[in-house]
Amino acid sequence: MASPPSSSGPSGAPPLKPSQVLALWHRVLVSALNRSLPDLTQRQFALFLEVYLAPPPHTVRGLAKTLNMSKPAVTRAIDRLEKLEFVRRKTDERDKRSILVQRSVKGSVFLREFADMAAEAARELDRS
Amino acid sequence: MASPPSSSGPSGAPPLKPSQVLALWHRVLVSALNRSLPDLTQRQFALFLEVYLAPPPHTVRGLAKTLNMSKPAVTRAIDRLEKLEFVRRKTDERDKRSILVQRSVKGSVFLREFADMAAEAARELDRS
DNA sequence: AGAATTTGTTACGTTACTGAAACGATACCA
DNA sequence: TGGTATCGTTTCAGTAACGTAACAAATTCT
Repeated sequence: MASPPSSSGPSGAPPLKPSQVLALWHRVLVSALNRSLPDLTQRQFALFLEVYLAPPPHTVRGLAKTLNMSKPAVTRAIDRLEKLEFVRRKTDERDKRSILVQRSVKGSVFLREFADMAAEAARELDRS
Repeated sequence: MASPPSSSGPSGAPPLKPSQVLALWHRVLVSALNRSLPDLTQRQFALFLEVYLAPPPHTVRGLAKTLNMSKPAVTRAIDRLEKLEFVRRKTDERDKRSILVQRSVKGSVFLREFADMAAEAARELDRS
């Protein structure tokens, strides 16, 4: 039998070619700039996504290690995201030295917004 | 006839679901941080991709409009990319007020590097 | 109990990005 | 040929990011 477009894994999505990922990245970045979303730095955005897409708990130290950032950098990124109300700080009751970075309503809205925009960009890409 | 995994456009890639694009974005950002590539700002990277993926010519004014940036911001982004030797400035001989932002060897290498990394992230994503 | 470790934050100095406005240089127009 | 428009850059002042080092607070070890 003829093989489908490409071997497709459990996600149902076939591997994207490098050039396709590039085009997608390009479209999303430009689209984000034009919508003038709150412009987060790469690190801030990576941290944001880590909090929302990776399983909790998320501590400063853990985030610093995962994202290869210094602890102060993580603290300040959280400061910024907290000002935007995209995440919340909660002290860990079982070890009051640690804080748990948690999701928030506003952050979820922003995430959805970005996801839809990115998916739309991917769709346009598919059409071209 | 039965449809393939999803309707697939000319690119051969089916539309990605929002959650898939998010996961991809997440992986690529984290991966980029850990490889400590030259960390460009979102705007710098968007400009870089615009130069490499959109058809020339690329002028400061044109980039500013497309990317919704101020002209000084574009100038400085080009400064940074030029220092990295990722792009070159060339004055337009037909209108010496304009400069043409052009691709370079080092930039192409960096682009390829990023593309491969992103594609690899997409592949891992597919496997999970 | 006291010492040592670990947590996140703050202080410090440096670097880099930002937009508005002013600028020289080139092109166009009357 | 002078006036005007447009190009990219620079200047300016303000803001934000960075890493190192020092820090208080909480926990653990002895």
